[in-house]
Amino acid sequence: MADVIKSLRGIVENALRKLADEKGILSSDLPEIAFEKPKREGQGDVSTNCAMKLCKKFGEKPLDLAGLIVDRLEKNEFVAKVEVAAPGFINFFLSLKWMENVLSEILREGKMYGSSSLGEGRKVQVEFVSANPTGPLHVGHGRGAAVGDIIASILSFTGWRVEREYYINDAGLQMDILGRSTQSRYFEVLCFPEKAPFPEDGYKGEYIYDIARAVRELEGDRFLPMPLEESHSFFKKFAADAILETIKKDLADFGVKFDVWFSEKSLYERDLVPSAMQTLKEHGFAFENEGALWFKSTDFTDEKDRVLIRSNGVPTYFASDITYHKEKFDRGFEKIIDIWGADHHGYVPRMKAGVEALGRNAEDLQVLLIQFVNLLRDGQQIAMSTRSGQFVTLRDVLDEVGVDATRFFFVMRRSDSHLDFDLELAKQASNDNPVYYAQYANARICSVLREADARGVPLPGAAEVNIEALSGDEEKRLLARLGAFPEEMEKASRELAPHILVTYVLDLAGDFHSFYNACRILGEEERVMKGRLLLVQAAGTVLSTALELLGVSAPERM
RNA sequence: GCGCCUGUAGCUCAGUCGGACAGAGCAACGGCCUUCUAAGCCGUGGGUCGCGGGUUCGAAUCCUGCCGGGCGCGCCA
Repeated sequence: MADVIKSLRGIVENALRKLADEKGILSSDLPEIAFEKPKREGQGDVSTNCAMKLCKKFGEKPLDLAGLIVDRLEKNEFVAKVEVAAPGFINFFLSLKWMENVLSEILREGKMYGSSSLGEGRKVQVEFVSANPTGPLHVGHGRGAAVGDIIASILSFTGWRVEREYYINDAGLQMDILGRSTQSRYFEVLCFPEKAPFPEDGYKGEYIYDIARAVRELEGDRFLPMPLEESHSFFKKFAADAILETIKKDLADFGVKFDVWFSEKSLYERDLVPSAMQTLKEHGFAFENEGALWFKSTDFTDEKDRVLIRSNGVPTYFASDITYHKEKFDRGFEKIIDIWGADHHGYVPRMKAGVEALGRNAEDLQVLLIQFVNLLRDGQQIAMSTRSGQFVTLRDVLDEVGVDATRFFFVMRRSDSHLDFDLELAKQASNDNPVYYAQYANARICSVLREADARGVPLPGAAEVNIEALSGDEEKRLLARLGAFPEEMEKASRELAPHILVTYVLDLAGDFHSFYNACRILGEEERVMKGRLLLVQAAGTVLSTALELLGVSAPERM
């Protein structure tokens, strides 16, 4: 489709130039012609509104100008028919030749069909989940995991060199609290709760008891006589390691694999914070005041300057983050994508300011905010509260619903809008469930091909494409949908919007189901059967590619 | 108070760098299985695009003022 638009743009521009010459209008400052896909049937496959946009310049009514343009269009092998429609659209109907090209391209390229070089091989990092190792991942993290993983896949498919990274917040106060919480539960398990009172803001979840019992298993009661301060660092590390292991396991089972697990602590071990702060000072964005180091965020959009290094010498989280992002850019990423929970949105301008202060463009960092997941069961909201330790974990959802439906549901909606996730609906193996709708299309495709094989019908090759045999409405619609795959992928890539891919998959599955019901394949006259078998193969190729990008399985039987 | 996200059919949502009579799924109703998987298909009904102004040949889309929902505004992370 991209090629078609390019060639359409060429002939429309030529027509406009010709017309401009005739009218003595300067043709050099003509804007780029926009093409779009009409929403309705009967309005062609591609249309342009340029006649309406340019009517003033040419001193014509939109409809008349459209007519004048059409009169001057050169012939093009991809265009079967051109129509002018009120109030001034020019509609192009694509030719069978174009459809034939789509079909043979898919059969030729296979799994690579739809991929592109949009990213031009540039290095991009997607950092996501990055939950503190202070507790198991909950549903919200799950949505971030699915979105991040799928965005990374889409970017990679569209020509970026992608790395997936998890930032482990293993430094700072929260880890101390985790250590003390675990310590306290350990003493409680050994029946001396009074010796290590539970911290006021401690982690109350049941999993802390599990970790405490694990310590007892491995280390016995050797910490009982030790002063709390002495054993604290052991508990801190033990708990963090244990939790990180479960996080890794949860993500692996969710089909998410990170290239790099980056420890915040390592920033300090490598002593990177001072040099990052030095860079800020050199660029004139950091200054000392009242014993603290401040970031001059008022030079950007912030209403207030922010502290980087506290007067007690301890860096803030912001200083860590600036250092971390500097380290990312130092690793050679041209673009960095951070995926955060929407509750961090207030932090975005500050982080971008930090990136600019480091000497990069604000656009080099793109922050994607993920809105909350509203977990339901049969339409009833499930109460979640992190504070009380009562929350639904990603593990719970995976165990109940399975990987496919969970991933699919998490990216079904735009990331920046709230998501209703109904556990019962996601579990249902019924027509209410969009996951199965898509997978079922794939199972049907496989079934046809299996049956063809069983009947001894040889699968035709790409060279046997005969588009004349595929002239039904359902066949054409399916072909047009397959042809749209590359541009949809580019759109999803540019907008970092996995839901565009989901929508595409559902549309494709729908077009296939319609085709399947309208058109018999096996047993038809050979010419038709061959054509349809090729179409089925092509649909299978694109559908399974798309499902693979989503990380959703494409079962051969259901 | 300031800021970000959001408000579209009974429900869940697409569509939002302006374009054609506002689209889908679910729910409701009516059809389609002796033939490749009915977890499917075909059809019918259903809308003041939160409300009011403005810009435009044209507004769900842009501007502005209200109203509702969510979230954020620390020398916390």
